[in-house]
Amino acid sequence: MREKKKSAQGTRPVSIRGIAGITGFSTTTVSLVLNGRAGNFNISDETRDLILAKAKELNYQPNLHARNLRSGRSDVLGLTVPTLRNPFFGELAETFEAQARAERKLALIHVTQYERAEEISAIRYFLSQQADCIFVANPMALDEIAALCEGSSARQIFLDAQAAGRNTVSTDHFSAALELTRAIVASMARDGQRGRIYFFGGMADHQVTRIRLDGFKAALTEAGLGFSDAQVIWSPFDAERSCEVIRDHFATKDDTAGMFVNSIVPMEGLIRYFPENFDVCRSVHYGVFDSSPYLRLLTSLKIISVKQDSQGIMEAAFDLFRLGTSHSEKASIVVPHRLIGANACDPPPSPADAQEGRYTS
Amino acid sequence: MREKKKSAQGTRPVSIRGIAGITGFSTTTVSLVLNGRAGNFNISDETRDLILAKAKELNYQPNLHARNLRSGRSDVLGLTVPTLRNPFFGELAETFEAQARAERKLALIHVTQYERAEEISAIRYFLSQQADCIFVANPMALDEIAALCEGSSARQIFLDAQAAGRNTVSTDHFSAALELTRAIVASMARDGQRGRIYFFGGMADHQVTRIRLDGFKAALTEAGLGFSDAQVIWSPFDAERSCEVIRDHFATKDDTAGMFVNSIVPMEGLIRYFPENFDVCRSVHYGVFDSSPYLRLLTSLKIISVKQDSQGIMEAAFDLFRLGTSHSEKASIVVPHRLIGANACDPPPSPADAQEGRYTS
DNA sequence: CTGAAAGCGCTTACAG
DNA sequence: CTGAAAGCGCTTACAG
Repeated sequence: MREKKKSAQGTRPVSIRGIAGITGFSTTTVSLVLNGRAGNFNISDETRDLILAKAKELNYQPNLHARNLRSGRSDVLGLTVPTLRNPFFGELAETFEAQARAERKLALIHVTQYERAEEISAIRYFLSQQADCIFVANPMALDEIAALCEGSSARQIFLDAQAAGRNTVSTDHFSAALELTRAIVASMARDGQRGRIYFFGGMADHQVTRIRLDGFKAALTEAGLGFSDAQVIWSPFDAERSCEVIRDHFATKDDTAGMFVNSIVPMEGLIRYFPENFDVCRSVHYGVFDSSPYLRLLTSLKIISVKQDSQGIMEAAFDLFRLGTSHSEKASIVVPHRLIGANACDPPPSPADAQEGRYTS
Repeated sequence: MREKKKSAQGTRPVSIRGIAGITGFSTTTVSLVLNGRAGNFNISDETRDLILAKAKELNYQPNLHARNLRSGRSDVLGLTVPTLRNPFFGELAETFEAQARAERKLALIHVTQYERAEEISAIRYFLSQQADCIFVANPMALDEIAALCEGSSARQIFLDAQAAGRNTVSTDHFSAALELTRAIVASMARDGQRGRIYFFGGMADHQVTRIRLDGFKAALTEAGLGFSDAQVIWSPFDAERSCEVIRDHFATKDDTAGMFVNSIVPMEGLIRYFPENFDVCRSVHYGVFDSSPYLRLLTSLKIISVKQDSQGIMEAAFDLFRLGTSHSEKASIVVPHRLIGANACDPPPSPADAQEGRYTS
């Protein structure tokens, strides 16, 4: 057995060849052993243990670049999220990470700040990494992404998005928005409240915002309330900006009786605004499309919220991924949401809920 | 110019060799052009444009595994965070991502759930990826990590941690805890309140918890209040568990006048508990080591909180990283925190604050 | 101005 | 039971 000098600080870490040199075996044998495939090749236990011991001693870490280059696979899964400062996406990212780890895959997470350009460049990154599968949460540039992935072997799964002919896993945004708006209307009716219901937050080119807006309109129409474009208060997903936008709104309109708040971000804008105009704000009936534990602390306000099951969505996406390679038709998975009444403790889901009918295809 | 068949769906994506074959140039020329180094090598504009056009047409993406294998570098930066369901770490991760992108590096984020084993395996991953630098936020296994990185060229920067002889970027946990405790004491004094101050949340083997506990003790001693171990209510960082722990606490102790809440997570446990015992809970003076916008909504409670500057911490860490390769002595950067009084709007930092004296070394 | 060739660390038929 | 060798896609001296 030839002994090589131990690599000094800053040198390249020990490789399979290095271990082969030190132990006197071939790189083949070392590779087989290190991949736990010694048994399949009748390599003696003695050889195996010797190699394993040396690898451990030298703190061997396989070079994934080499491995992936050789194998053409990468074990990389990519996720884009618009932001991480938000419980929905935070949970989504955490679940992604946990699921990827369970699959022994490497999780890459990119934050896009709701920017199309960032989203595209994240996808390019993932493709460069030969990602097995790309998960896109709340996509801005859905069709462009699909086009980019053409010709590569990377699969795509869109989360929190609905689009025909694509793999999607999502809350049913239309139904949820419909139910939420109905609940606002009902809440106003109980109070005998009259006035307009506004839709607050989001951009016109934001995929799910459009769907939610459709649900909103449908509920208004159903209730005989009518709808005009003036009821939509656009605002980028940024608490600061949302606060300014809503300040403008209340400065110029005095007919606000209900408000469909399109995500927790504009809600945070509202929360910043509340102290400036509390009496008016507290008279409004809110429906928030998104939820957060702290909403229940707002005991002086009438709030209904939609709780999307971010964990369920990501888990369903991984089911789709695992199923994946075999059949190629596209699936649209809908994950149930929950409506949470303000100031009420939201009941924990029953075990039955969690087991059966978690989602439908 | 020989024409090759276009690769069919599912084939490996086009490579430099592919483009070389199609255009008739050598792989050298193609590589040089694609890396924007054509100018340095007097490659004709005509050649360059032709290659560029073809690459674009074929949607060429460089295979990063091959590039990194060859160059021995990886342009990968790794970050471990204990969780992402928390504004502090969410912001930290977002800033990490943005900074990494600005450096044209690939950001890898691993969530460790406050588990030592997860932390270690994340570090191994990063080493396998030949990461340029490993950022560890709120480390559990600080020394083990340092040992693992021995002999590799990966640098390490610990965030939200304090340890001699290591690169650290952190709030001054001792001082912040001291100030927070003083503020609790002062708040109690203003109310003429008597009784014990408890320290709630965290595990004994959690690095910064120990430091904060030292600050807590120092403030109590300074105020002549004394300290015993019975004043520490340990609890893992989990809202559910924290809620149970605090329920136990209030069931057995009736001398709680103040409470040092060690992170927003136990605070969430408390929030869940409040409705069960509101009268007692509202009499307590809280100091939360961590902050969240919604704390100001708890208008019926006395809360002071410490706002750590997660963005500033990450930016300082990147300053350290950029400085990095040249000099090898370790730096301990302290990033200022702010104390936020409950129910008061925290003032936006003045532009001056943001410019000068952002952190000290 | 451009090309032939070596080699990064790994895996995997293939050959004994 | 084990080894020699090819090749993944890229970059980079080196040679014209």
